[in-house]
Amino acid sequence: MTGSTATPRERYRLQVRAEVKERAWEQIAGVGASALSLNAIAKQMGMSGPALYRYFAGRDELITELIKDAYRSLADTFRGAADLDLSGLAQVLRRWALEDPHRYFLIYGTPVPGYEAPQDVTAIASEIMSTLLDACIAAGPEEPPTGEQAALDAYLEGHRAWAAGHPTARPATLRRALAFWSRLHGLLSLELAGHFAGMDLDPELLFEAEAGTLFPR
Amino acid sequence: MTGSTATPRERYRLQVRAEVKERAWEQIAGVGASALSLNAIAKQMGMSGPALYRYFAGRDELITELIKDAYRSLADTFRGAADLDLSGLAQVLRRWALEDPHRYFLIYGTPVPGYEAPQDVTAIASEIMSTLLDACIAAGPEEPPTGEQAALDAYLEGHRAWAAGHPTARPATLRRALAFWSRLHGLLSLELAGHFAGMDLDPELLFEAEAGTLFPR
DNA sequence: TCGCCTGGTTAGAAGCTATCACTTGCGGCA
DNA sequence: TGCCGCAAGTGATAGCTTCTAACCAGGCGA
Repeated sequence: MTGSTATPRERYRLQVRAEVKERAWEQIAGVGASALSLNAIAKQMGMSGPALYRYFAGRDELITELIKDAYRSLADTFRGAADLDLSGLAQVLRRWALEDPHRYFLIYGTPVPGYEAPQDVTAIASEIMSTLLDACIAAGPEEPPTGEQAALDAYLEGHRAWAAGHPTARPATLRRALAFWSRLHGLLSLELAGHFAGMDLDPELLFEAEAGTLFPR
Repeated sequence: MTGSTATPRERYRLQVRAEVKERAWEQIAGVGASALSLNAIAKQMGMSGPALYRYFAGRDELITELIKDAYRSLADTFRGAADLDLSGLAQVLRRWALEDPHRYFLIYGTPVPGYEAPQDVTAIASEIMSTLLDACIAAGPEEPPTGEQAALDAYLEGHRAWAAGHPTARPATLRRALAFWSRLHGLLSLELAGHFAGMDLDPELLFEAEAGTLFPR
């Protein structure tokens, strides 16, 4: 099954890297990404501090890797739900977010100071957007644009590089994808950060209602 | 003008606390809140490390204070724009966010691990929501709810404790306020985190178009 | 079999938060 | 006015962090 064209050394190396990331995810789930400690991971794996620097250049590279994995996970989850409609995709998105809030915030939360998204990540991000666009195209006719929406549609006609994989999509479809993305992100972000907690509001109902505005029923 | 019922000692104390927070904001603007350093602030103020512990119990208390100030700033900004309509309020919100993105993320970004919002903060948050509700009431008639929105309205009829200051507001008005909040937060959060950066999209146009869906023109 | 290279170790530098013990000097009171 | 107490600032220290440097052992290929 495994290609195993690699030397035993390389296979071991990959395995250790994977275990480090696994422990990192556990720790992130517990204390959050900002308090992630290489030392603690090393100790947990039964080796001492600086050994990890054989596998990761430093904390930043590890976090960058985790961010990439998080994007990869979301992209795969979306791909796996590509046969669902927009409503289903929305539910899949929310479930994925609730499954591990810290993972969500790693992508969509406060940007980390020095971090700059590498090429890999932007590629995966556009893959996610591509899946979303597929669903938006399949979702049927959009309602006629009103006011500023028409202006935005005209603008999107000329700024659609981010949807390069869907050259025939109507501007209203692009607009719907952007609305899906930004509106649901707004709700999820508020929910996961606990801003609905003290308000006695059911986030799921808000989410359902908001998702309902995005596609014809 | 100043009450100055306080002793000189207390006035000095307050002044130092204020300067510490000022330096903290400068540092946050530079390196972000997670990398904020008490030591660096102390050195910048010409005194040495542990002196700051006379004024703040620790890093957490300082950050809590900064979060409260950020909320206070947003609430005041909103109060000062209470005579504007929803469209104006949206623009004020965006300007406030762009003015200091780190301040925005301190409120709406990734929650800090151990932090639990004190009573003060929830009070200020509901003051912000109150101003928003005023504007929503003044914004005129809502469009008829569709599908899940009607269900949400029915739910909101029974869960309106968060809008206790506006007992006569229609559920559709509450729903509009929630949409204003969550949708604009979604866009702002994505913009400030740089997710539109590589997409060649003008965040302002997206924001205008999204705001335009929130109130009759 | 020999040698290199990988992966582990300990030691240490620089930085952080936070506590403790100590001194100094301002402020309020007699 | 003079004196005393308490607040404020100091250095030392513990314990944590990331990360570098130097060193050692063992497996893998020539």
